[in-house]
Amino acid sequence: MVNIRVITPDDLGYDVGKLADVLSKEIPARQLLIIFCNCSIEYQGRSRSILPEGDRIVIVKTNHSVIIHRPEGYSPVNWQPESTKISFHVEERDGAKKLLMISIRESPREYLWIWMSKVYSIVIVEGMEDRAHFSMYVSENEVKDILERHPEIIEEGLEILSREYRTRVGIIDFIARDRLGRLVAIEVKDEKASMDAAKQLHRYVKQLEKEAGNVRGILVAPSLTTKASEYLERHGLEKVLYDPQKFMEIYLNEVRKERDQGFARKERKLTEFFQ
Amino acid sequence: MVNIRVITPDDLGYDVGKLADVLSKEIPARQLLIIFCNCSIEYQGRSRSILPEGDRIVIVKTNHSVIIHRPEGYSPVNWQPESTKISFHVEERDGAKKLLMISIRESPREYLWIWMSKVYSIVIVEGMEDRAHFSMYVSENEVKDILERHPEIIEEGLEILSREYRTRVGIIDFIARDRLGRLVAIEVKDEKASMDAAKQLHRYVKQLEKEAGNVRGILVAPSLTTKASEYLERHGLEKVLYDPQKFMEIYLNEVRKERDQGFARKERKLTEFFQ
DNA sequence: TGGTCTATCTCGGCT
DNA sequence: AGCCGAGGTAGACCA
Ligand SMILES: [Mg+2]
Ligand SMILES: [Mg+2]
Repeated sequence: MVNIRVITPDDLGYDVGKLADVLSKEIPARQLLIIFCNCSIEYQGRSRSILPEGDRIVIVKTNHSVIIHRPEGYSPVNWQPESTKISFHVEERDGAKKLLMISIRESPREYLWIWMSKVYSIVIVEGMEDRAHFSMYVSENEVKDILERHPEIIEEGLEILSREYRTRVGIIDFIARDRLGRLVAIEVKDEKASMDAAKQLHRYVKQLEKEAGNVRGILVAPSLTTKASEYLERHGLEKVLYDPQKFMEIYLNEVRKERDQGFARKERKLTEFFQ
Repeated sequence: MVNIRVITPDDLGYDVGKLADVLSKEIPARQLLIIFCNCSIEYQGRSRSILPEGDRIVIVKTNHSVIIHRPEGYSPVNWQPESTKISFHVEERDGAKKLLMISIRESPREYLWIWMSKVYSIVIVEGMEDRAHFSMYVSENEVKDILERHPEIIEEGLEILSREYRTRVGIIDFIARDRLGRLVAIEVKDEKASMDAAKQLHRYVKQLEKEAGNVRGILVAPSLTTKASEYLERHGLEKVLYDPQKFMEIYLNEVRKERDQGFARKERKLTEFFQ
């Protein structure tokens, strides 16, 4: 569960050393860190930049990338895409004790120095969980909605018998029958299909063949890795490629429109191929 | 002064409607907003993306740009560079009341929908101030440090008499004497010089000429706008261009190194040209 | 690791 | 509002 801790400098008696200690402890824990502060910044690496004092927000993400935002603008004013080393120090500068955060990145070797003259607040976010799959243009479910309405995209004369059919070896995206009456297992992906997808399809085909003679297998995806493509060929499996951008248009202009208008999804019954 | 307010849902009795109200109020105030939440996101515009539920951080900056971060990775998963319209709503979705944030951008027309199923915390940052000037490669002060050591970069035989000389019309970056004994006013910029810079230099020259006969004026900058260049020409003023990247190298390899080694800056006395 | 190409690139400058 | 070029582009893909 997400737990958010807010630390203000008066919690620590405005002691810069204590602040550095608290922050240093969070670094190995790989928690997300947000520091609201007044700071000056210097960056040096592929280029160099200098930014005198101002109010900023420093974000340290769990992979130790660093993002510094000024109040205005969309882009961060300074950043570090993935720094291996982050450290906090107390340093005298311009006659005042400052909290110095250093972020060093290898390859290319780049340095980021943040001298904080005032720390307004620190937010530590623990336990964030985000395993969701990000889809561009269309999600796998949306692709399935399209294919259910337009099985001819996969192959002329194809009839969908079942969607998301549960078996002991996993959920088969579609079971269909081709125009020659043969059973077809279909695995759908919303991104480049890897070996995993090809093996998954193979598993489904073998499972169905236990009960229903010869079964075809089709992998539907925007593209395939070379290995996946070779695997399919080797095992007599097939592939159908689609253009995600075109699918997006079909989804927005047709499938979603109809669903929003209360169009009932045609329920298809699974003809019992296996008792 | 920076004031940070932290609101947790139990402050509002977990009332989604109240949350929407509180957030809606902050939008016209153009304050920086950070929402820690579990949400699903859809984006549609130049492209389209779909992201199911997960823990994320939604940042609304003062210019109403929107940045959404997952715990991992450097780049935001979804964003809106500068949205004109941000609104909060309560919407039923998947059988639950959700806080829906919509961000709409014109030109190109783009939409961002954030359905928040849980709001862990909201941080409102008021009164951030950041007027600092961001410099690439070298700051104006660093350029001055270099020129003070190497006046020959501007012109052979030039002798610096004064740095940051205060007058009634402003601070003159350098006053120098050329090899023919003429007085020179020098204005330094760390970025493309505009009309403002050209007029500034002209003002200084006219001011000095009140007391010391004919005075030259030189604008030192990486580049100039066409208008600035024409203005200089029209008023008999001069320009010297420099390569910021080369200046950066000089600064790092020489000027800063010497300063860090406790090299005392040579104090130059201003020969009294004007009583 | 290095080179090349893409991107909801963003951003600034100019027409 | 569109077009063009630069960027600490970052990130993905490929050799
Ligand atoms: Mg699938
Ligand atoms: Mg100046």
